Amino acid sequence: MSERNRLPPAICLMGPTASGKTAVSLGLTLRFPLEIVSVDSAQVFRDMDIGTAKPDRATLEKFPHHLIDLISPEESYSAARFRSDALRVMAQITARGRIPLLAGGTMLYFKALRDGLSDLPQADAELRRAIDEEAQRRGWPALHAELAALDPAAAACLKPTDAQRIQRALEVVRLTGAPLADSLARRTAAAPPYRLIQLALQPSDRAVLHERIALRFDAMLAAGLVDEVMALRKKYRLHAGLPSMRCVGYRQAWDYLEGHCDRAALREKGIAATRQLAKRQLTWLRSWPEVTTFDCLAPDLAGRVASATAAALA
RNA sequence: GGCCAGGUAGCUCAGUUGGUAGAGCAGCGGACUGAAAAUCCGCGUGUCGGCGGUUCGAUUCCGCCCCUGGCCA
Repeated sequence: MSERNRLPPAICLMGPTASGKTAVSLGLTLRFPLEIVSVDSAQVFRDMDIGTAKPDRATLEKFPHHLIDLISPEESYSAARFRSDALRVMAQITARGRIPLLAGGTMLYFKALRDGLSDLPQADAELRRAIDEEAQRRGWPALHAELAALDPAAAACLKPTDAQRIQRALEVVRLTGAPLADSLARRTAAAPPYRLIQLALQPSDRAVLHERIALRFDAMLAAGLVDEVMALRKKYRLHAGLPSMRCVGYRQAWDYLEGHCDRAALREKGIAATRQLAKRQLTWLRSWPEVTTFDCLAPDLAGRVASATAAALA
């Protein structure tokens, strides 16, 4: 038996939004000794339930989920924090003699868990505010030029329009006083101490997934997505630039509440944004090896995934 | 049945004083290391309703037909 196979198992269930991950996860927990760990950058926010398609109270009571409702919508989370949170929770689950089921659609988080991250300084809110102000005055291309002077190699990899990455690169270079590549070269222990069983749900026909997405967004609107955002604005100190309010659905509901668009546009833009999200998620999955893929449109999806899981755990 | 307004990309439409066409939205491809449901880059996908006529050349002008909407019978 190889080294790898002596490691405790952990299941990754990956898939785009509206592919049926939740239903499959719940089905699996009925047949195997699993605990669900959410891999979702939006479900970490408290009080954001409808638009993030969080399971309802009753379901969460019957099937406890780890790593949801972690932070306030005023705060921000990160891939690095996910990695450390996930590893901690997975260790606890394994210690209880159970198996972690990591389920979700945030592909960067799966990647961070599986491949590790480099040893980079964490986000510095103060410094980011200063950089944002500078960008406001001089424009991002000017900051890109400044980065080119400090760290030509890093700047060469970035478009002058990529605000977020220019900011991050400048942040790292200013904090460490060294080129970004130096920091990227220092990698934390990559492979987690688990035997990862990677399962992916992908649609054989994307048009059908798109149809599902439209139906689900309408259901969210009917369930009170706009009211949820109104309540969030009342309870927290929010603005349109926060990660929570840039989430799909919330961003569009915010614009609607600000009077920037009407109800029909809210629906149309919300559906379009969700489709674009699904597309980006699928792009990641397509490029990953060692993933067992299931057609999420096939009949008896839960049963098929369960059989594959049983075989992998045997 | 008569009159009027239309028929151009998946949708809404622009345009060509005659030289085979372009915007928005939708769609597709790609990049990606502490905001990733984020951020950014790239790509028009078309018998210009049909058949004739005029013309070197018609999506454009003319005739007939078909379809849609409105008004009148």
